[in-house]
Amino acid sequence: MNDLRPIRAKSGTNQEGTSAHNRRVMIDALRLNGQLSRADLARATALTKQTVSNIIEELERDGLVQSLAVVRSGRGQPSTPYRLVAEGAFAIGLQIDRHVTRTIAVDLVGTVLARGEANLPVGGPATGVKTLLDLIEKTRRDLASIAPQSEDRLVGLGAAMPGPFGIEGEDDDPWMMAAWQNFPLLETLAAGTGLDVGLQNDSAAAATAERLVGAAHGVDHAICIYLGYGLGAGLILNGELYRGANGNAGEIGMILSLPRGASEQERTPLEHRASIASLCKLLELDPADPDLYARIDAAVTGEDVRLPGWLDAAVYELRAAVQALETIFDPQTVILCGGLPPGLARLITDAMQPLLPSLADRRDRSLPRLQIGFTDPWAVAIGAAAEPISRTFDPRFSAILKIRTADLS
Amino acid sequence: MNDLRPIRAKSGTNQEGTSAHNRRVMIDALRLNGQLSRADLARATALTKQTVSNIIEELERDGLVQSLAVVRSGRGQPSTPYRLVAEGAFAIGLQIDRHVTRTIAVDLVGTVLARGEANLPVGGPATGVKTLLDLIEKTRRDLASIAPQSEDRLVGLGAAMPGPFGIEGEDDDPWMMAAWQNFPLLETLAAGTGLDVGLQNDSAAAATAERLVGAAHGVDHAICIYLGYGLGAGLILNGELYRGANGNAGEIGMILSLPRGASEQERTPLEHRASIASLCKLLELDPADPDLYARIDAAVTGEDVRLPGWLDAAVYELRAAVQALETIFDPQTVILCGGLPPGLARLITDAMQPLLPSLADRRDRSLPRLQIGFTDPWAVAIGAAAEPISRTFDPRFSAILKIRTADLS
DNA sequence: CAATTAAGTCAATTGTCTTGACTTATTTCT
DNA sequence: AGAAATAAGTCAAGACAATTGACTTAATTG
Repeated sequence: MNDLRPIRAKSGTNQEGTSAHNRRVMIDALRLNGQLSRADLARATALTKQTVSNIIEELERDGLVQSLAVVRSGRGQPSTPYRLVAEGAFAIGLQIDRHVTRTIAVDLVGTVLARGEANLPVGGPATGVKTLLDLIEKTRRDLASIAPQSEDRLVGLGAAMPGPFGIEGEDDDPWMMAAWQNFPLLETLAAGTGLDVGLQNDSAAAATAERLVGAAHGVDHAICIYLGYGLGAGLILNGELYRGANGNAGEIGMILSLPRGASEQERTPLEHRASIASLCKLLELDPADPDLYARIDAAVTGEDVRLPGWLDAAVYELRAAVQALETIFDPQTVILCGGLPPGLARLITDAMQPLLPSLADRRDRSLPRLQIGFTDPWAVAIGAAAEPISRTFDPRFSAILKIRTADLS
Repeated sequence: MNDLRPIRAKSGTNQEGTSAHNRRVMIDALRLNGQLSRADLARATALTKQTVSNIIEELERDGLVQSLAVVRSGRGQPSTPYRLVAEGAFAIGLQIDRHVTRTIAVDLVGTVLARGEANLPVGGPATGVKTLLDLIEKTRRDLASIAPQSEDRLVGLGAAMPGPFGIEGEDDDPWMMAAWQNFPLLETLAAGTGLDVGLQNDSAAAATAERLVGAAHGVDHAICIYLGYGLGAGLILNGELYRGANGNAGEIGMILSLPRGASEQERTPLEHRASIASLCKLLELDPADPDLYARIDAAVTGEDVRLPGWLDAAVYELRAAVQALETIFDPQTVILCGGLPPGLARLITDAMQPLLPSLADRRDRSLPRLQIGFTDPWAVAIGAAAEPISRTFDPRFSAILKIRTADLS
């Protein structure tokens, strides 16, 4: 019956799902709290002491967790705290940018152990794939020389590149990103490396980095505005990155809006005014310039006369964007991050004050409405590397189910 | 240890969580597909035939599911399809509006079985609570007279009212909603009715209704724009309603924007231009008028000369809102619903065409970018009633956990 | 030094899904 | 018409993971 239209249903679960979830919950709790005893874990997770003991024992056997010195802290038997073992797992991240590709190797706690960088030849995937695979291979070897056990404990490869994906774009993209966006990157990388591969857009990757080791660490509802070559937002909702129906959620740079002061003009994408791309255009900088960030920084510190005009327009958009995102998502905090010099980030957030009024103006706030996150060209690559760690170890609904709803693309 | 700061951790789960999830998955599958055999369910949920048989047997014993006539459809033993039993569960919904309160009783499949309405006395909760409890009581009796088994099978009470909640608002609200918003409504209703109570804002309730029995039925990623007295959005993400950190997600009417044609004015809330409130103001209608909707409808059909001005301003905002929401969420569809006459809804969506370009313009769409949902003053009350059904029977992450992260408020 | 408190273990139990063989009922092929 | 194939569904035993309650260990308190 019902052989015409497919049956729509969610996946069921079983004891394996239960067990997998509980393992993830333990790891998450240790990541968030640094160190906890078995009794602490039992209380925090609502599992029994015995269950926690069994899982911790297993995690210790697997080399993901280790015990620390016994702690005497009051009556009763002293407790043995446990913490994550950094060398328990490793992941590689790959950032594909317009002119350059970067790799990062991280461990279970998010420490960066190796980096790699290479220029991306013009010509898109046809010529670029080899560059990527070579760079990944090199980083893998670098990692193995630092941490010999890493090859056995590599949980995956995370890729990050500018979105949006799956849009039959106009080919007016001057930097061949459209070719990459419609290229079967996941399959190619999986075949070329033998690793499980995930794919995120830049802003999602930045948010993943903030969540693992940055300002969104332990925050369940956060919006990361990523100001890079383009403009995007990484949406952390209920403790998970939200991807949307097609993996394109958060592409806020493509929101159409009117420039400041205009009234009856055509709407244009937000990122025409608020992005490094627009700044480059104004400052007549070549986005392919390897010293781009230094040059932007020079313009900031040297108080380039063209900067205030850009800043005014960008801040105008960003103030509205923060207010709108707060109103739409009711997050605990908004984080501004991106591949821009810290000085510029500070300049922007200062100029954004006072923030527009919103329902985020609550007396019971524990986090600031707007924070600065990673301001580093490597942030996306770090987020790319954090993705496999998150995918493998963070508690999520889909990790419980027998049929996993597609992981990050 | 760690007795200073509380330990942050997610809840673990156990076999009960597994079982509860699988039961929910069965019910969800039957709701979405109408009727399915045990073998169908096993395939769709990835559970074994045996497991499905056990659960179905239990659900049948509980009166939630019933078998239908055997179906011969090819080789092999004929299958016995099952479907939900409408009388398997009931819920009451309560809408608190500015001048009126409404109740709805629904069954497991969302059929409306009883309605109630009462004027809400001025004076806020102090005088209003009795009105609510009396109306709920009356609806409960009406329901019991139609479905005698309903009292034993009442799964909860859903309340809906305009948000936002928990904001120390200026008391300039002319209709006492602020008093309700800061009143301990949940506790009062729970104590007064003995039922499990949930609370949503208007737009969340409308989205819940669309999801159970409306245009968002079976859609995992949908944005419901609710055009009522105010303007809000119900966010259906990953098949669940998203609430934000404080239950105020989706209050898009409070986004600050510039009126059409303005350029250097102060930003004002969107809903000053796109809401029934703004239409009432323009048409000089009393929002408390019980015939409000008829009068608005008259203005639409009678082509009131003041209407085009409002329409132009509202459509200007809504076109931008749809484009922005699509860009932010990457949903499968956007649904316009609200307590407005269908004719007006049609007028608005027609005037919104063509929609602004966005990344929702994909060739592989299966749903229209913009649809009309419920246009009915009762939509919010229906959504309120749908909430306990959804809370009790829909598969969700939190239903698996030992410690439930707070249900709808 | 006894009482209290708390961490953690042990062994048996329970609940839930899985496994593999089996039964039943229908269509298709020879 | 009869055999083979196919599919739905059941039966009974098994596996897995969390729970239970009693117990051990080791500290502080009085």
